[in-house]
Amino acid sequence: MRTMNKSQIKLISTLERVGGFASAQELYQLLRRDGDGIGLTTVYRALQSLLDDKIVDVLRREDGEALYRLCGEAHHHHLVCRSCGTTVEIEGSSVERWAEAVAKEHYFREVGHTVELFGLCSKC
Amino acid sequence: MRTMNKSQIKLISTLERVGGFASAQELYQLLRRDGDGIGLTTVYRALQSLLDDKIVDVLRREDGEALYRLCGEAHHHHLVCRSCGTTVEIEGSSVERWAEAVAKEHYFREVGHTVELFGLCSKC
DNA sequence: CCAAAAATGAAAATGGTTGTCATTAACATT
DNA sequence: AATGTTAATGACAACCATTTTCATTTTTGG
Ligand SMILES: [Zn+2]
Ligand SMILES: [Zn+2]
Ligand SMILES: [Zn+2]
Ligand SMILES: [Zn+2]
Repeated sequence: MRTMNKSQIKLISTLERVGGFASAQELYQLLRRDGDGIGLTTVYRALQSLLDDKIVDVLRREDGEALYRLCGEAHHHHLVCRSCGTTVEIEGSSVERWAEAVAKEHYFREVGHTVELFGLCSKC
Repeated sequence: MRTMNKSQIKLISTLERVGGFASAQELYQLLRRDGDGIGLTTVYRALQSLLDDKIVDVLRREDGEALYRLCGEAHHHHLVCRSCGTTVEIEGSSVERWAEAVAKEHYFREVGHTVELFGLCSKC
């Protein structure tokens, strides 16, 4: 059984508090604001370990910054406003089925996917 | 009618030569290797203009680096082997329709999408 | 030809991420 | 408690793609 250190636990509960995606820098700020003396390096290291253990998921913002979230929340995707950042969670069973069909068609196994939509919300 | 400068034209023909995705740095190297004295800054600027004019498309490598390609090649996505890197180009009209429907449902405009599949190919 | 505008490239700045390394915390053994 | 061993930590520097700055050059239109 993989063991888990203090920093990783802090990161997990911060991610729970956030309830969605957050960048390493944001998580760092949140912890510091709570008086935690954690270092940025440790935040990156803990996130990497959690990634390796498949406890968190990563995706890329349009500007390339990495965003992390807890796995285990129901699988879903996002529709993000390019201008104000507003994010709508979306589910798409048709996409899930499509992805699986494509994987099978090409004899790929263990296929995951990245599906994110970016646009301008009604206010922007 | 939008005008197009020398650098933009160079970038377009380099992208044609490449025939797929390439990063700004790679395009810069290619041009320099051909004896062109173009600056990296100009490459980035030209790519940005081409993006604005929707002449090129951008997507992100898993490490966050931006990759550019000419639009006009048929829009498609990728199924990539996590282990050996083998890439299969896939098209998915059902995904395209789904994305548009989601966008409309939430009153988003100018919605683009990122759809990439990652798995293990039959050989791996 | 000439002035105004656009384009250019060198260099510096930015910002997210990773590497280095000396210090510290945790833990097991005597 | 004292010791040694190993994992974890954080300050700091390094990295690298991208952006900004700014002085200079090229293009353009009259
Ligand atoms: Zn918005
Ligand atoms: Zn999905
Ligand atoms: Zn493979
Ligand atoms: Zn598509």
